[in-house]
Amino acid sequence: MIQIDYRSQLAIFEQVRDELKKLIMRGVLRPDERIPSVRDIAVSLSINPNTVMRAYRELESEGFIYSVRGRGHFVSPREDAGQKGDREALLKVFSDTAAELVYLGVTKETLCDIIQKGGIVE
Amino acid sequence: MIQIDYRSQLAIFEQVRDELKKLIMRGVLRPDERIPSVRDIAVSLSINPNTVMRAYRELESEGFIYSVRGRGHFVSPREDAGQKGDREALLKVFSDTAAELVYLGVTKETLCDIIQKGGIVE
Amino acid sequence: MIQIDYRSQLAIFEQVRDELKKLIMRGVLRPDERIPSVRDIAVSLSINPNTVMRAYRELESEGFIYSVRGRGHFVSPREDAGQKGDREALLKVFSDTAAELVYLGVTKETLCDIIQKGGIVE
Amino acid sequence: MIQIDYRSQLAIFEQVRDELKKLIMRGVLRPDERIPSVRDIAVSLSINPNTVMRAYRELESEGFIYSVRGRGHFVSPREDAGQKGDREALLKVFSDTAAELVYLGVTKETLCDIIQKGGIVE
DNA sequence: GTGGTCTAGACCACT
DNA sequence: GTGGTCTAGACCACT
Repeated sequence: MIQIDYRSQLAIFEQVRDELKKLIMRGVLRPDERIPSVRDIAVSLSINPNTVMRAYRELESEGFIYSVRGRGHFVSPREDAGQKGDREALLKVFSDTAAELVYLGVTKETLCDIIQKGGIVE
Repeated sequence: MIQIDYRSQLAIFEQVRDELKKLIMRGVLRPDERIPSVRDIAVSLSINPNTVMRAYRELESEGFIYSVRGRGHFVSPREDAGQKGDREALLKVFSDTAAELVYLGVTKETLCDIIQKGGIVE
Repeated sequence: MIQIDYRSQLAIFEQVRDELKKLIMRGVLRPDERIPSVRDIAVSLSINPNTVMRAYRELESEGFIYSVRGRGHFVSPREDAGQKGDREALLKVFSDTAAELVYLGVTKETLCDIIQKGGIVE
Repeated sequence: MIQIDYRSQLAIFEQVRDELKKLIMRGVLRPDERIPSVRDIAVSLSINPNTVMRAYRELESEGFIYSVRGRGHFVSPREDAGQKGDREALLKVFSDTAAELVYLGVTKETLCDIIQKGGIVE
């Protein structure tokens, strides 16, 4: 389900967080569906439970998942995600990145196409 | 010309790099124009010359500036920028950020508008 | 009468407790009125009777309800509620929260308005 | 500077977080002032650095402090705090608590007085 | 079994 | 020296 790249610049907990976020955004994991337990992920990726826990904690604070004591972690309904002002910070990253890409010669049309198609098509 | 924010998460050399990059992208600093010397920047911002040097080194490796022994640093012609595979990495950041914003409820139209207008208009 | 949110951070017994407390505070359930039996609540919400029992036990210890052997649970007269030092703890929460909100820029006038109007008016 | 209560319901990292938050709100720790290092707090309270780290991470995500790699943690300017939608959640806690206190017989005037005076005066 | 907290300690990057 | 990540493993509450 998730692949860890040990050569990545990203910390392991960030990779776990980002991969799960993608699965949620793509609808592979659906609202109120249970996601694997902290221990299961830890064992299957051969990493420490604390590392998984940190990824889950961040996803929870971003509103992507919620936890139920003794039962597990579950995908939040879509409208709960990104309620914490992350949207503004993300928009700045988006805008800055777009500006640099345009300077580097990527046309605005190409960028809009990527958005319309929901990702980079190769 | 440049403002340093000591409270920023970004290291100082990253701020210098990003600010200079913006000045180049906006055309304030134009192709083949000489940019201030490492020493001048260091003195005017009261920071270590090594820090400035590091920013310049990164801008050079990204193709935004070039150096001439004994004469200083100069803005590269636009077509030299971002030749080192940065474009792919940037496109990934762009695409991932756009996908998350769409999931959070920002419409694709809004994102394309930001691109067309060259930034976030408030 | 009561809605359970399975996605909530709150345990189910806490939700039952809080919802009943609200109904009592709003006067929907009036002093010495009988509240639904543990079994009835459990059936209608499809939850375990033990969970409802726990909510009732807490409401009883906070002085909001009282039980009569063989007859059921009843709303306490208003003056019986909160006699067990809960008031002090609540006042601390209230005071701490108010202080943080003021620090975050909410005016003291706004906070007093909320109190006078009996809730957040939107 | 900080006292830990091992009998408290609150986790240690929550106590550290809340105590530091209070010191910041009261102006004891002022904007851009350096707060003690993770290790210093850990040694002086005889707790694990990871526990302190977690408290600091939460304060950072709430906008109360910022960190500079290799230099330490610093108090954020006041306007950076609570940018993440915490305000709404806090307002709900405030409003619910006030309603319960009023039911328990505390007058609305008393509550407004507490707010005006910036805390509980005994 | 599952989430959650905490300890003890290693190791890395940056200053 | 300081922040930051990660491991290994203990222990608790709740279901």
